[in-house]
Amino acid sequence: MKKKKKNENSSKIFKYHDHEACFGDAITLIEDYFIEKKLQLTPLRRKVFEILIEDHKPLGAYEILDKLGKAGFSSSPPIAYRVLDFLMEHGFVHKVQGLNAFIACSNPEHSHFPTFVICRKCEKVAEVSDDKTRLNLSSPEITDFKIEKTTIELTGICSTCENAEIR
Amino acid sequence: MKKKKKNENSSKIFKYHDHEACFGDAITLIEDYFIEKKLQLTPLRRKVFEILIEDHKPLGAYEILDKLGKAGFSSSPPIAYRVLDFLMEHGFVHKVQGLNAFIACSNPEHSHFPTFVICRKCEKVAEVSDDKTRLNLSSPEITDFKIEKTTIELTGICSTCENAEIR
DNA sequence: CATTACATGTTATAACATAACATAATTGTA
DNA sequence: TACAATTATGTTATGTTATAACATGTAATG
Repeated sequence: MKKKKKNENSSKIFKYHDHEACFGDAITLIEDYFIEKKLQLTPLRRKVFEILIEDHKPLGAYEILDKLGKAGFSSSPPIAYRVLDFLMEHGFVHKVQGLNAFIACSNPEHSHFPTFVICRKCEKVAEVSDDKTRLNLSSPEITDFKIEKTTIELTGICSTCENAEIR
Repeated sequence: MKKKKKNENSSKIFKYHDHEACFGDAITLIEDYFIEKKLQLTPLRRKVFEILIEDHKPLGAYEILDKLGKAGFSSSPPIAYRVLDFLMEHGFVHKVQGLNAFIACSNPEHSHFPTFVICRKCEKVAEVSDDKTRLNLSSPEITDFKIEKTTIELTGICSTCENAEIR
C-alpha cells in the first residue's frame, strides 16, 4: 500500500486523521505535561496511554488489562483502574459512560467539558471540541450550582452506517 | 407538622415541589399514555414506576429489586432491567449514567434530551428541561450524524453542600 | 379456542469496579 | 548516605451492575 486510505468512513465527524502524527504528538504532549507537573510517567502509565492512543477508540478496562498482560505487565483489575483514574484526573483519558469504556483525550487543551459522538452501529467515537457543541451552562436554573465535570454523549448513527442500513 | 417544610435545600435547582401532586400527575400521565399507545400498564410496570416516582431520586436496579421483593414481586435482576428498559423506551424513566441509577422522568413532554444536574455530595439530582440548557446540536461537525439519544449530566456541588464544606 | 405476541419467572454467568492490605520504587531531607 | 515520607504497583478477594438463555404464564387477535 503506497498511501494510507484517505477515508474509509465518509462521515465528516469520523474523518481521517494522520494517526502517526497524532500518536507522536500525544506522547510528546503527555511527556511535557508530566515533566512540568513533576509527575511520574512510569512505564505502566505510559503503556496504558499508548494502548489507548494506538487504538484510538474506547476500550474497556478489561481489554486494556489484556493488552497490559500481553505486554508483560501485571493485569489484575486495580492496575488498570488506578492508572485510568490517574490519567483521567490529568485530562489525558476520558470515560465514555455509554460504553463503560475509556478513550485517550484528543484535545491538547485538555478541555474539561468534552462532548462525545457515538455511532451505535460501528461504535466509532469522536470527541468534539467543546466550542463546537456548547451547552448553555449559564442558565439561571443552574447558577447556584458549581459544575465540576460534565458528561455529554450524543448517541445515534453516522451517515455511513445509516446508508448501509436496510430498513 | 402543619405544613410541609418549604425547602430544606436552599439551592434553587433542587427546589421544593409538591410531591403529592407530582405523584398523582405522573400516574395519570402514564396511564393515559399507555391507553393511548395500547400498552399494558401491568402491576409490575406500575409498581416500578411508582417506586421511582415515590423516591423521586435515582435508584439502582438492585434497590428497585429489593423494593419489588418487599412488595411481593419477583426480584431476580432481569425483572427490573426489563421493566426499566421498557419504561425508558417510552420516556418515563431515564438512566443517570454517572450513578448507574434510574430516575422517573419529571418532564411531561417526554423530552428525549434531558439534562441532569447531580450534586456529588448530597447526590441530589435535578432534571433540567432541555430548553434551559441547550446544546448547540447544529454544529457543522455533526450534521451528518443522526442523534437518537443524548446523555447530558452536569456533576458538581450544589450551593447548600458547598456552604457546608469545611475546606 | 387456537394462535401469536407479549410479559414474567428462573438460573446462571458475564462484565464492570473497588476494598483492603502488601510490597517496592522514588523523593525529600537530616 | 540513610532515613522517613510519599508515591506507585502488586495481589487477593469481593462487591456491584447487567445480560444470556430458556421456561412459563397471560393477553389480544382472528
